[in-house]
Amino acid sequence: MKGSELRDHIIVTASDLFYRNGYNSTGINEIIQKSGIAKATLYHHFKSKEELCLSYLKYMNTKFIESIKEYCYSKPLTKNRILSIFDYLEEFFDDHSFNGCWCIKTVSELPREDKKIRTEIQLQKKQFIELISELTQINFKDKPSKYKESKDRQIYLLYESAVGESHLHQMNWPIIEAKNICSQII
Amino acid sequence: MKGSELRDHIIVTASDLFYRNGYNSTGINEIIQKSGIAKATLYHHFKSKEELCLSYLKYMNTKFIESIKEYCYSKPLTKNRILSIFDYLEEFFDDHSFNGCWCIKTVSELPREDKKIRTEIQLQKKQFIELISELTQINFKDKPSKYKESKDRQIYLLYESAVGESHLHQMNWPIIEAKNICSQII
DNA sequence: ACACAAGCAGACAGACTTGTCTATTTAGAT
DNA sequence: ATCTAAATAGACAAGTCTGTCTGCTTGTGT
Repeated sequence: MKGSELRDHIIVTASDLFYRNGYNSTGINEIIQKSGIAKATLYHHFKSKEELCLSYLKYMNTKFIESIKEYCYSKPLTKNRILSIFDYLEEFFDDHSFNGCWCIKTVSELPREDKKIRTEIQLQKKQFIELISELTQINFKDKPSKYKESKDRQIYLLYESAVGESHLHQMNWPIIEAKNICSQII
Repeated sequence: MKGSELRDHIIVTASDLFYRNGYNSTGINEIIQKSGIAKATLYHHFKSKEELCLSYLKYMNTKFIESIKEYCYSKPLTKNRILSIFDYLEEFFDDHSFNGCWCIKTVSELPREDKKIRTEIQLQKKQFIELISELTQINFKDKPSKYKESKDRQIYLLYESAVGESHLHQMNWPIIEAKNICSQII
């Protein structure tokens, strides 16, 4: 395996463990064992566990944004296209790997002072709101841009609660209800 | 201090630390130091840290339910009374002690196997939905009970996202937008 | 062919963690 | 006044964790 491939391999392995079992509960030793690499190799590629955490968050976000974009853009360009984000979520929920929002999970585990992680997460959320904004490009056309901005944020809130609450209750009604609300406000 | 008073004192101190700094980041030694008690005393009242965690969650929930009930029931019994839950949240958000949802935070830190904690948290959320249901008793009166149940859940989702996202972004727009949606759907 | 970078295994330091235990003192009830 | 239950301080066990370091092996580019 080439250097950069190995680095990616470590990120994928670590991400799986972090997302499944939590950041603090996943030790460096577990990561190197599952990756099949030496400890020195890990610290050759990442200067600390925190740096690996940042890579984990970025990896999850990239994968998510690409995949939800592909899903939603395949739907017809109507005012209802935005609703497909909830259909996407339902598929993700049914997937065995679903374990809630990695951002919320990670932020909950880290001390408030950790600015690097918090900044990355806020960035990811902004990026997601941006995606929603693209998906609603034909909604709210005759309204002022302030209005659209507000609506996009509302849809964002609905999606976020659908993720968190479906995970918490281990049921899909939050996704269905959030979609219901969304269809009412668009 | 009497036995039960001391027990409560420990819970209050531990709750403050758990909520502020996180469950895993708060050590037993820190709790006993801040409480001004001996370690053996703590383990006399709680058989493990997990039991203390359960007491923490129950304490937070009791305080919350009592306080939001008092706030909302003081508002006039109109269809808009339910909106006061967001006003309550705004006041809580402005408070320096606000640190998001203790349930979500705690669940994020614990392994998925921990059924005791998860059960308690799901119970608390059901209790909160019940409170919402009481506050909307005059809304949706002429609709089937299934409809009201659905609406109550939707309002619950809005509140939850308002808590989580205002905390994440360190801004109050999620509370305002959630309230906006709520006033649209009631 | 040789050098250098990157991989390997794993010991180790040092600092944490929860929970137990001993030994002593305090305080309230009979 | 005496007895019991509950408080105290803090050492300790047994384990966790991250990150460093040594010594050795492998593979690639020139």
